[in-house]
Amino acid sequence: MPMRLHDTLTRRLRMVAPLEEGHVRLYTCGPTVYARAHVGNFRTFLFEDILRRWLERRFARVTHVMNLTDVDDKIIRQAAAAGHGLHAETAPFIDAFYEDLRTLNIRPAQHFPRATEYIEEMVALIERLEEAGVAYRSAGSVYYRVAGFPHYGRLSGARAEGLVAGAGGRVDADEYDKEDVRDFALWKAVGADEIGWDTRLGRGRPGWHIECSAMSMALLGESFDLHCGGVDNIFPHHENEIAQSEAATGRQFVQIWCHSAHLRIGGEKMAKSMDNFATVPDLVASGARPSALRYMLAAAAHYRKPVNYSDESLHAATESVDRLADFDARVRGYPPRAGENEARVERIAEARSEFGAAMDDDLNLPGAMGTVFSLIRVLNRELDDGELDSASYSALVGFLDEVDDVLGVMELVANERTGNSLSEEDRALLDLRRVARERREWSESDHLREVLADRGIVVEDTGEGQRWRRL
RNA sequence: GGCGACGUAGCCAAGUGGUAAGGCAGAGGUCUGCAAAACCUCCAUCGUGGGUUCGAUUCCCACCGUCGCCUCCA
Repeated sequence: MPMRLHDTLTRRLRMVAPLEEGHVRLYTCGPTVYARAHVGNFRTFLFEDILRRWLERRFARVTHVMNLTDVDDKIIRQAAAAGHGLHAETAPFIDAFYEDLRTLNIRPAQHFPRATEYIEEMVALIERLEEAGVAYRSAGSVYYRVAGFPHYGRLSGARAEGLVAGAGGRVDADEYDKEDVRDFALWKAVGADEIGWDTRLGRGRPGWHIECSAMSMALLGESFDLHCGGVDNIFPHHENEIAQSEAATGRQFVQIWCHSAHLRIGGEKMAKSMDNFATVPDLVASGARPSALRYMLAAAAHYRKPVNYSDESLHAATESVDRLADFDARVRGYPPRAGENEARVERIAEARSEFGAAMDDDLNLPGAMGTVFSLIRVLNRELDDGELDSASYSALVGFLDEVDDVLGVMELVANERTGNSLSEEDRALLDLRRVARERREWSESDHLREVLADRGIVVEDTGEGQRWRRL
C-alpha cells in the first residue's frame, strides 16, 4: 500500500517514493535556540516524529536531519548583552531541547547540525549563487536576487506584487541596500567588534535561510525526499530555501514539502511573541503527564489542522491514553488459552489493516486511533466474558506493538505509573491494605485507599488482587 | 489589501455523493462489599443561503465567522 503525504508545493497528496530505493531522506527545521522551545514548537516536532516513525515502518532506511539554528539576531543580541559568546548563550537551550525530546519520547534525528558548524558550506553555497548570477553584494553584505529565479513564490503562492504591496508595515533595517524589497540576505556584513566570521565573503554572519540549504544538502544531498516544518516556515523560509538551493544546483531541491498547523491557545497561535506559551517542563510541573501531552499534540487532531490547547483537551488525551494503556496491560496480563478464534483473529487483522491505511493516507493518526479504540471496545467485551485464545493474543500483541511504535506513549505511561518506584511508606500502606482485604475489613481497606490516593497512588481491586499506579 | 486554511454533537475530532468513526464530559443500567476498570443503552439532520445531482455533510458559488502567512516566528 503506497504511503501518501500532502505536498505544500503542489497542494495535493503525493506518493512517498524515495529517490534512493528504500531510503527516505528527511529534513526537518529544528528550533532556534534563543530560548526554551514551547509546546507549540513541539507540536511540529511531534508531527515529524510520527512521520519519521511511520516512515521507518514503511521503508528500510530513514535518514533524519534536524538542524539547530544557533545563530541569529536574537541570539547575538542576547549573547552580547550577557557578555559571553554564542556557544555559552545557546548551550543551555540546546540541552533543554534534548531534554524535552526525551520527555516526550521523540526519537532523536541521526544528525543535529548546528548552523555555526557549517559556515564554510554556507560560504561555498553563496559563492555558487554568485557564479549563477542570482546573488549580489551591497555594502559588504550579499543578497539573493529574487527576480533571477523564475519559480520564486511557487511554494507559498506569494506573487511578486503581493509581496511588494503587502509588506505589512514592517521595514527591514537593511532594505535600502537591496535592489528589490523581495531580496533577502545571504550574508550580513558585521563590524569588527560584532559577533561574526571572517570568510572569503568578508566579515559577517549568515542570513537565516542559507543554513538550511547548506546543511540539508551537505548531509542529505542536493536533492532529497522530504522537508518539513511548521506552516509559518512556508514563507519566507522554505520559499527562500528552494530559491537558493535550486538556483545553485539546477536540480529539484525537495520531493515533498510537509507543514503542520499551529498549536493554539485561547483560539490564537501559541507563540513567544504573543506571550501565551508554555514549555514542556511548565506543563509537566503543573501535572500534565508526558504521555497525555504527546497524545494531545500528535494524535488528537490531524497534523494539518490547528489544535487548541486547553485543560479539557489535555484531560481528554489523558483519558484516551489510560484507556489504551489499561487495555494493553489487560491483554498482556491475560493468560491466553491454546486455540484459535478465527473470527477474532480476522477482526484484529482488519483493524490493523485499517490502521495502516489511515496512516498511509497523509498520516491520519486520529483516524487510525479511531479504529484502535473501536477494536478495544469489542475485545474488552469479549475479555469480560471469556478467555483469549493464543492466536488472537499473538495477533493483538503484535498490533498493539505496532500502534505504539508510532504513537510512542506506552513507555511514558510505564514511567508515569510505576516509574519512581514505591517508597517504603507506600509499600507498607499497600501491604496493610492487602491484609485488611484478606480479613474483609472493608472500612480499613477503603480508608487506606484514600490515604494512598492522597499520596498520588491509585489502587484498583481486580480478581488477581489489588493493582496500583500513579496519578 | 494579497495569499491560504478552517467551521461536524456540551468539548475534542475522523470521514463519506446514498441519511455520520473514535475520545472526553453527561444520564440510566450490568458487574463489584464499596470503588475503579470493563460492558450495555441514550445523546448530531455536519456554519448560512443558493446551485449541480435521483440523492450532498461530502462537488460548485456566494455570504457569515474563526485563524494563519505577507521577511522574528514550529
